[in-house]
Amino acid sequence: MLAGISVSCLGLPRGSFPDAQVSAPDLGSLFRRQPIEKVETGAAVFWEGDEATHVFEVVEGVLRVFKIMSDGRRVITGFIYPGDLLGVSLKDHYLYTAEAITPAKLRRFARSRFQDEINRCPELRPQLFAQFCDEMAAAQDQMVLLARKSAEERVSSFLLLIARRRAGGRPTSPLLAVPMTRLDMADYLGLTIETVSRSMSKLIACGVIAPSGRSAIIIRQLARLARLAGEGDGDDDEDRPPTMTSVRRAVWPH
Amino acid sequence: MLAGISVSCLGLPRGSFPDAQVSAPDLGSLFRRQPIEKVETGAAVFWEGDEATHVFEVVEGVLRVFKIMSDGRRVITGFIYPGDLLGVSLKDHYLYTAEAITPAKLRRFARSRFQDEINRCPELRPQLFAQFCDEMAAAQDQMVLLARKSAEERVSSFLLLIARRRAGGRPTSPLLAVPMTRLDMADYLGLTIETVSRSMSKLIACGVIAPSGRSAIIIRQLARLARLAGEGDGDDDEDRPPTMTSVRRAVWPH
DNA sequence: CGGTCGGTTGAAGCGCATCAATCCAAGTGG
DNA sequence: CCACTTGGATTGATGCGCTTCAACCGACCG
Repeated sequence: MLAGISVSCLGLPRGSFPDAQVSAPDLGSLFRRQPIEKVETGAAVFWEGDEATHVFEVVEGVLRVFKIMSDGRRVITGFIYPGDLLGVSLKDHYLYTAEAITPAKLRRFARSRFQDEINRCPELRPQLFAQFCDEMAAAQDQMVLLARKSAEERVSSFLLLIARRRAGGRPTSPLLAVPMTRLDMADYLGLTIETVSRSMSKLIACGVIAPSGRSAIIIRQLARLARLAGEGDGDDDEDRPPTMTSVRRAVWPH
Repeated sequence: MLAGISVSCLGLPRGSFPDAQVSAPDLGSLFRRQPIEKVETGAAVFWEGDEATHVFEVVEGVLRVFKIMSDGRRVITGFIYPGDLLGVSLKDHYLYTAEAITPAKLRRFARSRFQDEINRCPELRPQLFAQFCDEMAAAQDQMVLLARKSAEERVSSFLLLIARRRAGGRPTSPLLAVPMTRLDMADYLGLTIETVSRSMSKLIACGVIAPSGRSAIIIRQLARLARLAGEGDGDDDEDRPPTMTSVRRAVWPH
């Protein structure tokens, strides 16, 4: 049994609090002096079972993180966006494989040095804790999705998730990049590509979304999408900033 | 959107490392001076959305931790055993409801005090991190189960999980207490009670397990159960201590 | 231009959900 | 003590949602 943990936050960009003083040391700044490494589409950053030697920060691009059962069944446990950390763990082997689904740029940090920094700087720890908690909350939402949601609810939930994760999460343009293939979506949602495709077609047919080029969509009816996603008691109120009620507050009150 | 995180370890009893010096402060010892509170079967310790005021340590009994969708669908995200922590989070509201499924005993600790202790004692932090990582690893295994395993694989995986979690995880008696109802199992495994029941009947029929009283079973063929659970490349070798290859080592090498 | 890859769409089948009847053990009250 | 109730579990019959299998399409590329 192998080990390794990613700390991918839910999409709230670190280092950009409304009240951030520029020089406050944050997790991102740890990496700032590291050289940027490029990873091309489809290439792996590390494999499940590899010795966990480094922690990574994603600077650009999107990665998938997945586990594979012995008979080949694949489960994508998450997608990693710019600003997220990858490979943070106390275990000595990575728990999963990480592959780029777009050309990506990363910074690398030796695990031991990363841990030293965390131990040295008390103000970094709350941020790390916060990311763990966000990641755990996301994992639990995913369990709800996988255990009880229908195919259409899953696809709707997924579109909402990546829409809200879009850097900054602000309610800008309804144009949404969807860099992952149907197979990626299927393996993330516990479905087949055909079912994902059919669900997308249905969402398009009823006007909730519209295709825009090969790997982007336009969300035409956000509130309706949220209702289709199984987010109950959603009084229909178009374009309320997506759950800005719980923006990420104090972060472990120190 | 609500928040709250449990840190339930995978069943490795804290405070009992092979090389533990008795007085080393560990997470469990924090609670040792707190009075024990009893919770009767079915009673909740806290509800999803409650203000997260306390952290709990389970001393005795088993709890379920779950989320409910707006239309009533329930998903149990985990079961909490003695030695596990409950309610650890940086968020200010609990992410889920916690209910006793057997008579239980808990110790309570104010969240702010808990955080103070964590910040004060550097040797507690690695333990907390380790629990987060174990919890995250368990969540990922659960995602694999929910996304890709068949009903029979799910039930087999579940039995293996609680068998391995049994305090100490040592390969003692094959008698396994199953304190949860079929409904609990179903809501944990993303199935219905009927399907759980049928899968159990099938496991009994083919001799892998045997019923023992109303809420316990005997595991007759552990290796075969593991194979049925979808744990690939399992060469059949009865009663190897269950995955003792990765027992939980150094815990954040400091 | 054929070849490949990702996506869409249709038809058929299967695994699990649903509906329903029955059973069993453990109360509970007359 | 025994009828009656109640909650959990089992088992069967039926139906549906998703998978599976298969054909086809469009974009991209050597």
